[in-house]
Order: sequence, then structure tokens, then C-alpha cells
Amino acid sequence: MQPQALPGFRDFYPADMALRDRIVRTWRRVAARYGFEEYDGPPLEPLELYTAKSGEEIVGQLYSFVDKGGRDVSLRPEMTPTLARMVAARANGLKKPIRWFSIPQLFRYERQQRGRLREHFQLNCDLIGEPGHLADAEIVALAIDAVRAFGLGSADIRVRLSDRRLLTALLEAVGVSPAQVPLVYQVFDKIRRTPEDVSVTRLSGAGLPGPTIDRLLGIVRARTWSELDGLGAGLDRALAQGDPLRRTFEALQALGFGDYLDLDLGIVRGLAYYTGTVFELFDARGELRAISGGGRYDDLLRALGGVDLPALGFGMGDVVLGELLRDRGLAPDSVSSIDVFLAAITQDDLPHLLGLARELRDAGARVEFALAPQAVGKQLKLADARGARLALVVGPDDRGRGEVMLKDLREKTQESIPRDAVRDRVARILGDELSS
RNA sequence: GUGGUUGUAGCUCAAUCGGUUAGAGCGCCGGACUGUGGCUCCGGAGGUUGCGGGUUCGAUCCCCGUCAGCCACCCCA
Repeated sequence: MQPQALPGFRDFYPADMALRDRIVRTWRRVAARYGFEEYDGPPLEPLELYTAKSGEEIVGQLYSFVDKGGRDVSLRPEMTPTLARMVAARANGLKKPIRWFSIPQLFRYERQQRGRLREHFQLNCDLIGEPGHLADAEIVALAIDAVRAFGLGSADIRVRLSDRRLLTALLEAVGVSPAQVPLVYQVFDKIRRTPEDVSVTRLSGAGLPGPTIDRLLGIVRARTWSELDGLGAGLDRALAQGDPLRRTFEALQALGFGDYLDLDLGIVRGLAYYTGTVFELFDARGELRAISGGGRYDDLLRALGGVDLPALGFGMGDVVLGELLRDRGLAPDSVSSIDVFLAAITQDDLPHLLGLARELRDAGARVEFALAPQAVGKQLKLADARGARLALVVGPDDRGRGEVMLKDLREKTQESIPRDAVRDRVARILGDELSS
């Protein structure tokens, strides 16, 4: 048995690379539309960067080890601590609000499953220095556009939005004690795939009385603001905590993304540092894991980097998105690897052909030719398999006339043209394809 | 980390009750085809049946272990 890639790590064959490349390029393009600048940091970091303040959940899954210098290090499981360090180091000199994005390869040591590997690429977009609801709307809008740009619409994608401030206030208002909050979060997180009686049993097992449980179920099931407002008396003060989220909804509707949004207070992001808006993107059929998730973390930069700046952001991995694109037939078809194939009839034609290759490559064309003597038919077969638009056939007869045979493999036409005119003709036919 | 389930050619799969030399399609290579591509026809390469052990006259098939994939749990970048 040949050595394989480590569990959870991927080999990218050209077809896989084409998809990954499309994803990454599309992300860059969309982030740029929102005025975001790209940054990056080290893939390997000191272990303490993650054990210090980051979510406790992540620590157990760190891909960490001791390096040859005896340092405790970890492959980065998330980008936020690195971002916090970088922003903190130059916080005074950076114009706010900061709009930065990165597409790091992230790692975690955990048993893999579909859509969940030990390594993935993740679009990270963060907006730092703005506490207002328009920043929240911008981030959510960017997350939506980052999948919309692949051709996915509101029929394919749903966004579920919640707010920690609102949820916390509601739980307190209905009588959930701080000690009971973690369990309530757990139950909320699983509410969609758990029978109701199981959820009720777990909640009552934590000491919550029946009426409180009923109200909790009402909170987690509310999908509109009016449903939430109708949950009963005594919640007005708590519901007032929902104002920022309401305004975020309104802004997103004005931006034209209303069709994508669902209110869902059952969204429980694992990372403990979220302080306000939290959201997740899912495929509308509910077949896959979350495509993206994020939220507001106004206290994290102070805890992590020492600068007191409000911030929010989201992450979006390439694995689930890639699966969704494949499922929907939106992955790239077989790509053409060359523009022009050069075919020689005899060995004597080779110097002529190599000169053409140099000239066309200098002009920006993607050029290939047979590396060993072959029948012309065979060479053209290869040209076809490569997806070449054009083929140039050079033989003794052509050379005698100072010409070459230009074949358009797509149009199935051919004509003999002067050798000196090749470059211009090829450039004209390929047109825009050259500049890309 | 726990439990379940599946591993046969590069890919998708077949192989009777445990029985001879493990097959097919696609893909790949070559030929028909030494001045013209996609099609067609012909041929070829490619397998320690994931790996290791056990039962048996005989194991792709039964048993145990292990590794890997998938599913659920845990958790969720």
C-alpha cells in the first residue's frame, strides 16, 4: 500500500484544484467589493495564543506539538487570535473601521466526517472599530454575497440570525439561572434534530419548571419578530435588547437580502467570545453542515490584544461550500489547459515549431506540442484532449511556402496563413482569453 | 475519544452455497491512421480482493485484530 495523505488531509488533483481555485478567487473578488483588504499570518503559532483566551472548545482539538526547539506550538485552528494580535500591534495607526479579510488554511485534530476535515481553507472577514448595527449588516451581507457569487440564491441558502444580548436577556426573564444557561444552549443547538419530549426531559432534568420550558420552546421556535413579541407578558424589557438585531434586519432588507433571512434564537455558536449578533448560513435543504458562521465579539480584542475595539466577523470554509457547489452542478467543468497546440509533420519541422512556441508564449498564449515524434492525427487528438482552441500544423510543404496551417478546433475550420502573420492571427482569435 | 457500518483495477461496480486462472463498463496506453481532432473497431497494461492473523483440503466470502472511509455521539474551525 502506498503511503496516503494523513487522515483529514486532501490531495488536490487538477480537477479539485480548479474548484478550490474558483472558490478562493471568487471570495477575493467579493471581499474586494466590500472594500476589504487581504492580510495573512503564520500557519504555525505559539500554543498559548489559543490556550489563553480563545474558546475553550477549540483547545481540545488543537493540532499541536513540541517543535525541535522545545516550544509548544500549534497549527492555527482559527484566524481571530492572529488577527487580534496584528491589529493590536498597530491599532493606533490603522484607520477605522478596519475591513480586513484572509483565506488561511486552518487545522484541527479531530475525527473527520463529511464536510469536516482536519484541514480546510476558510474565508475570514472582520470589521473592527464599529459598534453600530450597519457593521453587522455589512458582515452578514458579505457572507451572503460570498456564496451568492457562485450562483446560489435564496432558494439554496438560508441565513439564521440571533443575538446573544437578546437571548441572554430572554433566558433571564423567563427564569433560567446562569448555571442552567449552558444546558439550555445545548438543547437549543439540537432542537431541530431532537424529538420534543427529549428536549423537554433534559430541560426539566435541569430543574426548570414546565411553564418556563414552554416559554423556552416558544423562544427557540420563533421565526419572526411578531412571533417573538407575542410570547407573553413580562418580556418587554428583555425584548428591548433585540433592537440592534431588528435594525440589522432592516438594513439587510434594504440591501436586498431580506429573502435570505430567518430569525432563529436557537443559533448557538460554539465560540464563547460572541457578545452580540450571531449568525449561520445553511443550505436551504438542510443536507449539509453550516456553510458559514460568525458574529460580534466586542470584548475579544481587549482580552486578547489589549486594545479596546468592537469587532465582528465570520468564517466560511471551502469544504461544505465545495460539496454544495458540486451537488448543485456549479463546480467548474473540465478546464482547457492550453490555447494553441503545435503539430509537426517531420523532425525537420521542429526548429520552426519551437520558434513558434516561443513567440506565442511570449504573447501570452498557453502553448503545448508533442514531445516525441507522432503521427499528426495523434498530435491533434492530444490537442483536442487538452481543450486547445487552435492548432498549428507545420510540414515541409508549408515551410516551403513560408506558411503554416492554422486550425480552429472549435469552429472546425482551417486555412493556410503566412508564418509572419501567426502571432497576430492567434492573438485576434483568442482575444480576451489571453488577458485572463 | 465512544458506538455502528463499509473496504474488490485510477473510477463505478460484479463474482452462485466457501470451490479452478477474481470479471465488466468508463478511463489510461498502443494499433487500424506516416499531412489532419472528437466517432468507431481491435489489442494491451493495470489487483498481495485495505493490511495482519485465524478457521478450512480450499477464503473476496466465515472469525479476530488493525488501518481507512462513511454515519451517529462528543464537539463544531
